[in-house]
Amino acid sequence: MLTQVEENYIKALLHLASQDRAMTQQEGVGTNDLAAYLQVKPSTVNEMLKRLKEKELVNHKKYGKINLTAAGTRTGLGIVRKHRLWETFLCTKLEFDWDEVHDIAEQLEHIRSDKLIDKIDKFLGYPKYDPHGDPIPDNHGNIPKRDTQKLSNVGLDHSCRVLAVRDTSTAFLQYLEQLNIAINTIIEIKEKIPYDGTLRVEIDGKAAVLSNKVSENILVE
Amino acid sequence: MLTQVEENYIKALLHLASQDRAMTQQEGVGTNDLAAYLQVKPSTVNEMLKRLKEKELVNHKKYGKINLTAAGTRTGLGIVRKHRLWETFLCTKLEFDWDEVHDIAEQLEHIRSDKLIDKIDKFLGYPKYDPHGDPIPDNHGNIPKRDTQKLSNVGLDHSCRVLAVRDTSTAFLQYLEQLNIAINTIIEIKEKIPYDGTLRVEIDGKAAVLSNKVSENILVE
DNA sequence: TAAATAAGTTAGGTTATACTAACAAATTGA
DNA sequence: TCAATTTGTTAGTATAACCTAACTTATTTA
Repeated sequence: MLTQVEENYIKALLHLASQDRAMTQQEGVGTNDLAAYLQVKPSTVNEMLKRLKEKELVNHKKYGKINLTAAGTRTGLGIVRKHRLWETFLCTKLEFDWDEVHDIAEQLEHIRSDKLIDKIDKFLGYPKYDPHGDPIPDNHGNIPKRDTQKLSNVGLDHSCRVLAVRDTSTAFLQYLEQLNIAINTIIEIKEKIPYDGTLRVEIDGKAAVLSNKVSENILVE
Repeated sequence: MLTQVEENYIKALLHLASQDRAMTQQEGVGTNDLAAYLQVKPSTVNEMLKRLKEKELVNHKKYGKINLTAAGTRTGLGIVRKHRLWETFLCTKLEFDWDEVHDIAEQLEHIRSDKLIDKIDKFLGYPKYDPHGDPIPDNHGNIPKRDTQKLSNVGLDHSCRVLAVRDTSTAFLQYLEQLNIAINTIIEIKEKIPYDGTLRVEIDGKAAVLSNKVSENILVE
């Protein structure tokens, strides 16, 4: 049985590992990476790693990189499943906006009851994607696969459909709303500024300008 | 901002205080009562009282009885409101049985979001009573009033309707189910054994025998 | 390659929440 | 009324999760 904090460390490791694999540059997650992500000090991470190693959820050798074990990954996927199902519940049943649900789901994801989450899943009609377009792992930790790419990588004059966002912060989602960008919005790339990657695009027939930071966090196709 | 544990102490005090007022015999809640109810040692209660006093949620003088302040009572009612709304959600929307929801609601009641609980309230159609017949406090801590009495106090040959239960444990609720007793069931008192308060009753035209402990935990009229 | 910097670890302290053991006050009842 | 019992408190310990400060190992770069 894990504490809420232990669950958060596992979830963070799962997230950082997947980010890590996507960005080809860096190899492995270190103590400082995890500390920065969780907003705690490296020494705190160190202590927690000791306990997670004892519980055989994490592999870590002194001065080495941190890796989830198979059991750790399974645990993490279970938490992600709960998080995304709750977000879906909040948006589709309680009519929350997609920028309001993250923090509440961070709390709800720690509720301990397999029966509850399965009933929520059923109640929602077994959704495959959450309100941010993120895939929802099933009961066994399987994630529906889908080809996506960052909007920043799409070529000139292509039209593409928004499938998901890589940042679920309120600030980002509210900005997207202001730009009239939501899941399934069609975006057409008109121009790409080589200097900083800024995009001139068309959304619903209207011109807009997207910074590289924004287009890096939108997944399309 | 209270911790989950602090919230549990407040809720326990609210519960014990109301029980106390109902049972005319004893006056006031002591350290040991609270410790027994929460399954911790009296010394632990003592320390917690110190903190709750600092937060002005509780009044307590050395060797005296423990009382919630007005603020403490308000806080407690807020938690009870959340607990009962979640129980109602679990039963009416997710089709849980009434004997399964208590433990899950004990977790859900600590989710911090006023907006969430108000949306749940709306989603459920502003219910006044939870699946155990307990009244749900509104936003301002007002509880719908209702005349009820213990089944054990009803006179011979009276018929009465079950309004609520005073014990929400799985064991009790499953036993009631076995006896075909639910909210709104009509029970007719046929005989009362003076020796131990055992009741011979009729439920749906069928004879049954209820111990005093059972009839003390059923509220009717 | 050696010095500077970055990354990771250890030691020791803090707070919340529990505990046990020892003790003090209040209540009961012979 | 005073001894026994019950009730409540204090002191000291443990664990989870955090911290700071000091230190060690690894990496980078002049």
